[in-house]
Order: sequence, then C-alpha cells, then structure tokens
Amino acid sequence: MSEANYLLGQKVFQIIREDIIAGKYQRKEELREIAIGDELQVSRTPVREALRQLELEGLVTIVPNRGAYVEGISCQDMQDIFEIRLLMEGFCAGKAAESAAAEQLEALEEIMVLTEYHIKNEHTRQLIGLDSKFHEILYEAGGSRILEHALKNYHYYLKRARRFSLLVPGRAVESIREHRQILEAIKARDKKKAEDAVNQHLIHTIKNIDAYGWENITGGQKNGKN
Amino acid sequence: MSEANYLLGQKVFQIIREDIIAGKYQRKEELREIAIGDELQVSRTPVREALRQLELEGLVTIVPNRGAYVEGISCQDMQDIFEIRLLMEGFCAGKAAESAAAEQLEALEEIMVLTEYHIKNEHTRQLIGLDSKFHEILYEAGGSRILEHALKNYHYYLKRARRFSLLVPGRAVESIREHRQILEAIKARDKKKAEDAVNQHLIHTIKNIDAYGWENITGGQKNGKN
DNA sequence: AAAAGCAGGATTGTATACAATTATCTGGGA
DNA sequence: TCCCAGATAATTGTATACAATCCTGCTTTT
Repeated sequence: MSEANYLLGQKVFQIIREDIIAGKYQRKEELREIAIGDELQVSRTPVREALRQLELEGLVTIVPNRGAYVEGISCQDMQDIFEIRLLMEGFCAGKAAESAAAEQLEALEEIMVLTEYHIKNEHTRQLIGLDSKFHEILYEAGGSRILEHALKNYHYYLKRARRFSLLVPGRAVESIREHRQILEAIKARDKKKAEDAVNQHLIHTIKNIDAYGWENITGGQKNGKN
Repeated sequence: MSEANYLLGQKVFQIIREDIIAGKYQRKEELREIAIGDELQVSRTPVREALRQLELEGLVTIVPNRGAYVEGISCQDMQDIFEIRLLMEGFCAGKAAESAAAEQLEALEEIMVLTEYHIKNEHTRQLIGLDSKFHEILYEAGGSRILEHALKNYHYYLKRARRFSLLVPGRAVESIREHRQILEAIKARDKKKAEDAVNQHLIHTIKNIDAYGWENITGGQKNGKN
C-alpha cells in the first residue's frame, strides 16, 4: 500500500500524528519517549524526532527537560481552520482552473468515477479516502507549493470532522455532487465558477457539522492507548 | 536577549532556518549532519532533529539514506506567500478589530511609538525588527492560533523581501504610516477599515518589491558558509 | 505541624557506537 | 575504450550510554 519503506522517525511521526488527530489522547496528556518507543518497538531517537516535528505543527507542546504534552486540534481550532479554508481553498480552485495540468484533471476525473461508483454501494470507508485524495490533487493543481502545503495540513487536521460529516445520511451524495461541479468548472477553465463551487462545498460542509454539533466531534475524546 | 536557554536542537533549527531564509545556501545544496555539527560544535543528534523539522516546513528535502537538500524560498514562493497573506492577513486584522485584548492594543501602540521615534533617526536596523514585531502581535490579536501560526511563518519567510523593501527611500515612512492606520482602525473596532488598511499595506509592499524586481531578492544568492 | 532540604529515582538532553545504505574508486574483462 | 563487478570509504539510520535536570518522598529543622 502506501506505508512501507519510510524511515522509523517518519513512521513514528505519522502514527502519533494520526493518533492525536483521531483523538486517542487526552488534551495535555504527557507523551513519554520510552513508553512510545516500547509501544512501537523502536528506540527513543526516532520518537524524539517525531515529537519535535509534532511540536512544529502545534500538535504537541514541548517543555524543555520536562516532556511533550498533547495539544491536539480543539473544537475552536477546527472552526478556525474551516474559516481559513473558506479563504484559501476557493482561491486555490480558481488557480487550478487557470493552470491545472491535463494529467491532474485526469487524476481528478478518475477519483470522481471511483467515488461515484462507491457511493452507489455505500462503501463509506472508501469514500473518506477518495474525498481526501480529491482535495489533495485539487491542492496540487493550484500550482503553489506553499498553498498546497498549508491546505493539505488543514485538510488532514479535519479528518475527524469529515468522517462525521460524511456519515450523515444524504450528505455523502451531496458532497460528491459538489465535487463533480468543482471538477467540471475546473475542466471548463471557469475560474469564477470553480471558486464558487468550492466555497459552496465548504459552506455546506460547515452547515452540516453545525447541525451535528462541533462538541460531538472533539469533545468526547477518550484515552485508550490501544 | 531572546536567544538563550533553548535546547540544542532548537538552536540548530533556528540557525539553519535563518541561514536558509537569508540565502546563505545554494538551492539543492546538501546539508551534511557532521559538517553542520562541527560548525556549530554539537553532535549529529540535534542536527538531525533540526533537519527533520526543516523538512516539515518545506525548507529542506530529505531523501532517505541520502541526505538533506536545501529547498529554500524561491521567488515564486514569495509571490505565492504574498497572495496568501493578501487573503489571510486582512481577515486576521478584522478579527483583531473585533476581539483584540486591551493588552495587545497597548503592545501595538508601544511598538508604533518606538517605530515613529526610530524613523526620524533613520535607524533602519531597528525598524525591521519592529515591523516584524508589529505584525506578530497583530497575528496574535486575531485570536486564532492556527491563523497566527501560519501568518508568523509566512512573515518570517519574507524576511529578505521585507529588508529590501524597507531600504527603498520613502517606503519605510509610508509603511509606518500604514501601520498607524491599521492600529487606529483596530482600536476603533472598525473591522472593515482594519481589513482594508492591511490589504492596502500589503498591496503597497508588493508593488514596492515589484518595482525592485523579485529576482534581485532571491536570485543572486551566494554560498559563503561564513 | 509546616517548611526547607536532601537523597533516590525517573525522564529528558546530548554524544557516541554500531549497523545499514549509498557513493566512490579501482581493476579486470569484453 | 567502455562497462561492469567488488572493495573501500563516506554518510545516514538507529540504538545505546552517559550527563543533566526534574520530580517525589522522606527526613530534619524550626
């Protein structure tokens, strides 16, 4: 699959990051290097590298000579991220409409076809992955590595919210229809329409989560370690 | 001052980061752990931590089992960052106008007073630092740690461009006057006016650099190591 | 009894040792 | 001459050793 020949530090980084985003840890919970190392069967060195990286992303706080504490993505953070995406993602789609490569349009089309196939069979699992992939390629198509980098991170941070959102009956179908509109606008090289379509998509997503209640996503995190 | 009791890894990180932003390295130049360690009188461990963090920021690329290569901030990156700031920074100022704490307004006022003092004596050195400080507090005043984090990084990445821009005769005075307008708008809790003031400030900065030529900022980097 | 001080253990910070991988150089063969 | 092993050197990846710091609980002192 996709996770294979990475270096240990990167693997550990991705695992802890995933766990934090997924809400496996309590806020402010301490991450001990040895404990994590034992858990993942690695020494402290790669764990330390991972923790330092996570601090840079703001997902943990490191107090010198004390330890690393989980910061996580709060409910407020998620709402802030959606606000930021509302500013940036439409802009990115507009740029994509202007300058997306044929190869990228094909990739998007492929994803859409796959998505439209899976939606009929209600394969929710696959849908979440395809949704992510769609947005990621959209970010690349914008042609700005800075914009791409930021949007990819934000999108990842919202993983939990997205999962909830797509589970609401009818939302998945609607979401995919919106993706299709975005893609068609980009294919037509219609900048304005692409921007609008993305903004609409985001607004709907936000409304959807609003109805669900933001607290239900970030609020009830449990510990669990495993 | 400010650089004192940090851990080695953090120090190394900041040093290399500063060097990359300042253009000390050639693009794609290889960063060898031992060489940097010798240079800074530390072992490989903190250097590795630093390089891993820099990779996350996109300032270096790490090829497993090969090495770390300088990516840096290209001319295109800078222009992209300005575009993104044009989207985000006005938004941030608007939020600041709504919700800045009295303490933050005071801090901004203090910086403005200092700046207006130094401008008369043409202390360009201090001006650059105060300019940065002004923007940083503005980012904090927005009240979104996500937004703050992103904007701080972008602002830092543009260090070289800013330096050039402020050296243009007359631009420093103008820039400071714009800062004053931004601050007054925020103090007046006038969201719209704050947004506009920031956007104007950014547009002027961009125009200023346009006139100077982007290539002159990123283009002629030399090596030099010391 | 409360507070200060002092072991002892636990955890992080840094350096170094060893393993694995990759690059470089050399020599032999076609 | 060109190309391809094979050995050697250099560099990175990971683990471990040692040092420094911090926390804990007890003792001692007031």
